Amino acid sequence: MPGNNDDEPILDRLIHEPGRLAILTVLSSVKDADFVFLQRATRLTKGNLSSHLTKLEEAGLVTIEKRFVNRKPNTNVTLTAIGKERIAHHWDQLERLRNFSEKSLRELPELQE
Amino acid sequence: MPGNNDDEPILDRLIHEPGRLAILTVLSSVKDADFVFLQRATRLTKGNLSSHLTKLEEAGLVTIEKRFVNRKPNTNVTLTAIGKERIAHHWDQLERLRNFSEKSLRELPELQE
DNA sequence: GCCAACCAGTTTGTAGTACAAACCTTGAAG
DNA sequence: CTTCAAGGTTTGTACTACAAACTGGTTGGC
Repeated sequence: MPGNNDDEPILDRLIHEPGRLAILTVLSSVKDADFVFLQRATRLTKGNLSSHLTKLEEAGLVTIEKRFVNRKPNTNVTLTAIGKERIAHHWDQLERLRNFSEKSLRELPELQE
Repeated sequence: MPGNNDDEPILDRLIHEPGRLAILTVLSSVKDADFVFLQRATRLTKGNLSSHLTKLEEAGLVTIEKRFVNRKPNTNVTLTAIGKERIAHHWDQLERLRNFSEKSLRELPELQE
């Protein structure tokens, strides 16, 4: 995409996937969130939420703490510093794409035919 | 996601996929575009551009006209009315997701724990 | 004429992955 | 002690995006 200088793909699939984009975006507006809250907010099934969270943790975008509250399991999730940066960057990239107007197209010599 | 009333998924994968999101967004800022132009604008490989275009056509989001210009094949792509509506709607949905703030979270009774 | 190199795409094979469904574990209720 | 529910995790499969191989017309060299 014009406006980006390098060859790295513009939209990171890890973050772009709808479920994970929802999780990360919700997380970026709260200090932390537990599993049940995230499930309600994102409308994901337990299974999918669980596996998305695992992927996000493996990628270092969230930290997951499992504890017991009222003798019930409670999974608490927070964004890492990297996670905050990456989700913010992703929204920036999306905005760039969206602003890809006819004007900017004309300005790019490599697009001329 | 709160803010949406029904059970249909918020982000349509057909449109959300990075390559197709790029194609549709570029198309929505020009009257029409040919294959080579789209390839430069989206930085997709020929093969991937070709298969994404086929999918978009099958879904009724674009129309594809193949002709010869200067004795060379030329594939011209335009958004259909449905395509225009769907890509606009998708960007709306993304904006909704992004604006999913702590404030709006608090306002939603079904999220209270 | 003939062969090589292009250009403009299409088709195909495979590796990765998102989802639903089945499963697990603990706690409480009857 | 059996059942139900809450809060998750694991598993099997069906889909799909990508790269690589292929196709067909065109032009240029010799």
